[in-house]
Amino acid sequence: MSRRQFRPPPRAGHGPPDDTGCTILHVDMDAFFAHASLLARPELKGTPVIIGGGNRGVVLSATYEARAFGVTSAMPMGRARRLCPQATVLAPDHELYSRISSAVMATFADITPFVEPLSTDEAFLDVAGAVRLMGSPATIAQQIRDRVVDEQGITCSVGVASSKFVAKLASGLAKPDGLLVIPAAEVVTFVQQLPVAALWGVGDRTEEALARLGLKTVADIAHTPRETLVRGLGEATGAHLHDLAWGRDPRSVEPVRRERSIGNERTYGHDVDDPEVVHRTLLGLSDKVASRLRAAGLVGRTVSIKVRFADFTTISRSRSLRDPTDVSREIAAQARELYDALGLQRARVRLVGVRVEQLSEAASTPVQVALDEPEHGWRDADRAIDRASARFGAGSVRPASLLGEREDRRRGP
DNA sequence: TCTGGGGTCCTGGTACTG
DNA sequence: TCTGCAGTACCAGGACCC
Repeated sequence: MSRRQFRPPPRAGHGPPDDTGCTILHVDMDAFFAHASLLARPELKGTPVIIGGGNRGVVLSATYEARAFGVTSAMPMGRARRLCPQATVLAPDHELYSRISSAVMATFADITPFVEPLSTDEAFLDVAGAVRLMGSPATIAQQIRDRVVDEQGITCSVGVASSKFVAKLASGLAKPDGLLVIPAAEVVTFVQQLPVAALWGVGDRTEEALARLGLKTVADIAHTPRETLVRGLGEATGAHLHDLAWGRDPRSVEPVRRERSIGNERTYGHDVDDPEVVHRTLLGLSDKVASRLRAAGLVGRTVSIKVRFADFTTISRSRSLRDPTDVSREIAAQARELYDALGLQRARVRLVGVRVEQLSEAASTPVQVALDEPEHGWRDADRAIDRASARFGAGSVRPASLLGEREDRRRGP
């Protein structure tokens, strides 16, 4: 679900494009969250629908009928409502999205074991091993499109190319409900006629930096000395963009990706200036993060917090522990200490977040019991809570100080 | 116009260590 | 014991992605 869309440049050749060697597919579901929600509300098909909500929320997804009015994902809900007042606004149903996503990924896995999910609604596939059995990459891409729409009732677009970067560009250009092959021989011509913002890794800031260098198209980047780009954008970004501008992207499809951090954050309905409310939020967020760590069989060594103030400035603080942990109480204590160390005097806080980084497998990480921890300590208590939550529902057992939380939320700060 | 929530990666500064 | 240096780790912030 890319936020940036570019119109497809006209192809130079005639007849079906040559897909020889184009074994990388990028599959992207069309307006996934919106179309998935319509499965439960078929009467809204063909009408403008916006998925999102909350008085400070943004648009998660919108049907193409709503997009025709200028509504885009990540747009503030207030603005979206003004642009398209007749749209039906639906709250997101993440459980439904996750169920459909799993089914779609299973369809992909039927075709090739080399599937790299990128998010809920898109994935890279390497179909090199499936070509002899199932036909050319373009044929396989069409089969995938047919199967997804038959089995899930949702359309998708597929980009077919010789690299991940070009396949992703192609799927974006094929939208909605399309298929686009970029032959290997046409990659350089194809990418160089695009604007710089089409490149993966170029957001608003980098686009501005490139504009300051007088670079507007990918061709401009390609014909700029690498050293100039590195000087202007930094080592990694400069070199990366120069490679992409010549269609060079050696990354392979990686079916297994290890998580590097797990975190949760919360934006308040109204800004909060009571440290006790923030403390309770940090406790709740730490609890969630710790339980996600335990569910994934991971422990983390660095705890970081994020605080966003009313004026939208954002700061983060982190601290590395002596030993990795998945214990709610330890994470919460660190989060609280980091927050208190800021020494805020009733500052107006918009958002707080807790994240644990430097993750490792719990099974292969020796657990150091704290000196003040009894033999059956907080670790055991956490596991008992996990079991209760699995049986009675998430949040059925919570720290006592969070028992008033729901009431707080209803009342506001 | 007024900005969510989940992440990854990069950069630059500083502290630590041998 | 002190100093300078290089490599590494840590920390904070920012940009970007979906």
